[in-house]
Amino acid sequence: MAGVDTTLLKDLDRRGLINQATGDGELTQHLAECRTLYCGFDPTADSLHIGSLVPLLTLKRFQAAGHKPIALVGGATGLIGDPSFKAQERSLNSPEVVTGWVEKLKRQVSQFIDFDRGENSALVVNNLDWTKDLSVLDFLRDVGKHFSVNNMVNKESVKQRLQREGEGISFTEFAYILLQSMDFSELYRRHNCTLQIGGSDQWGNITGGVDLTRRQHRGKVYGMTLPLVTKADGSKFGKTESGTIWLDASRTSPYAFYQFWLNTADADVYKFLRYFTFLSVDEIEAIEGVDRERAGRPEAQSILAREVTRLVHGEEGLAAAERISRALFSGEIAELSAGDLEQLRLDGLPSSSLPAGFGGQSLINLLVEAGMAPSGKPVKDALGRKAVLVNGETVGLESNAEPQSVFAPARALADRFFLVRLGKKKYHLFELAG
RNA sequence: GCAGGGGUUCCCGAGUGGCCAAAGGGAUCAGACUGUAAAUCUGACGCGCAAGCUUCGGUGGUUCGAAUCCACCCCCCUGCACCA
Repeated sequence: MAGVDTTLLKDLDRRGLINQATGDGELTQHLAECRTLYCGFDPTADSLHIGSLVPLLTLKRFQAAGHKPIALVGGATGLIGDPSFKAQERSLNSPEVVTGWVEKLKRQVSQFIDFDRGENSALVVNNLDWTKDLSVLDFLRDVGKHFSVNNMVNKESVKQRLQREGEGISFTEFAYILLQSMDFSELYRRHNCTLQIGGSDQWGNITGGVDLTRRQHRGKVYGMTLPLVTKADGSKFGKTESGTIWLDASRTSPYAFYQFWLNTADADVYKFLRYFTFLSVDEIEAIEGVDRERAGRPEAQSILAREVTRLVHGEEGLAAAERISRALFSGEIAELSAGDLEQLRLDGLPSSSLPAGFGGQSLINLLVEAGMAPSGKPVKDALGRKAVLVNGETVGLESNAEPQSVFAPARALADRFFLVRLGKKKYHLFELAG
């Protein structure tokens, strides 16, 4: 077997990836040999978003260091809803829907870990397997008995819900921690899994599992949490104007994904390189040093975008994202060939065809319908400020009523394409029908 | 069930009869400046190109006029009671 890399924890620490850990430093020693660890992902949608990337990549880091990772998809916990640090009770999703999401997440999660690695091959499990046939009475007697409500009430993760005026918590969500704790205990029993990792909001759930495993099996297991990803300006990580950044290419195109990382603030980018890439800390520090010497634009963002896009969408996804970015932001729009434009569309640049009778609609309307803006107001504003470009030429508010002349075949690229830019970064490719 | 508090535009949160499409802050979008940054400044921010139209938990009412008053209903929170 391959040896275990004993410097793993040290590296994680240098990356700032260790938020909290149980066991007073015993973990280093524990990880001196090949161990099994797990991290859970609850199906709250049909795809994970980049918030899950840190734990996912950390599983990968453990595997690379010689440990055996288990990705748990929460078919059971997803039916309940984790209350941890949530301000409001969540509405329940139907079992059919959750089942569908579980399947998708299993596949998605599998991209990141290696299933053919001998002793430390990865595993994907579903906690519904050991909960679906469990009777309430068995659950209450075997699991519930080990939990003190007094203790649970004091958890920071539910305090808000317990104390805050205007919100409450149902028994269902309150009991969530029992299910997750059971997972750890069960994985210990089945696979000798001795470490659980998760986001910092999972600390309460993880220690719950550590305690339960000890009480049920007298097993000594460990927990570790990863930091919550924060941005220096205080805004929420992982959101843009167009919403969440998903890992699924059909929800967030590789191009949009790449652009997201490219737009990382200077104040965050080196931290993100540590969190989200497999570049060594030394390499990252070197990049930081070079950027500091340089006047103007740093290199770090493009390295980050390239590395993370490759991890999530592969070489092809990265190539597509870079191709589009280069074409759009180089300013050489007029030089794009029909083939280039066709490629951009295949690469995931938002596009649509102009309906036959588009002349009857206002330009504002056409752009809104294409999804470039949620309503006409911002488009009108942009038109008024000369912030709308069609094939590189400014279009003003006076053209609003004459979409035919704006989208006249004579002005099309390659006879049928119109590349519309709204503001600095939003692009849409229109194609004349027929 | 009883008592008290509350449900306002994406979020927080003002507004208790006309001056309200509704203060203020946040988020977001656009412009200037830049590096497809940050900070700052400017504009927008229910829908509509516009005239205008539709909103303040729901339904009905009072009124020339209601987010604001009344009635009933729904939902949330807190306490008490019931279950014991």
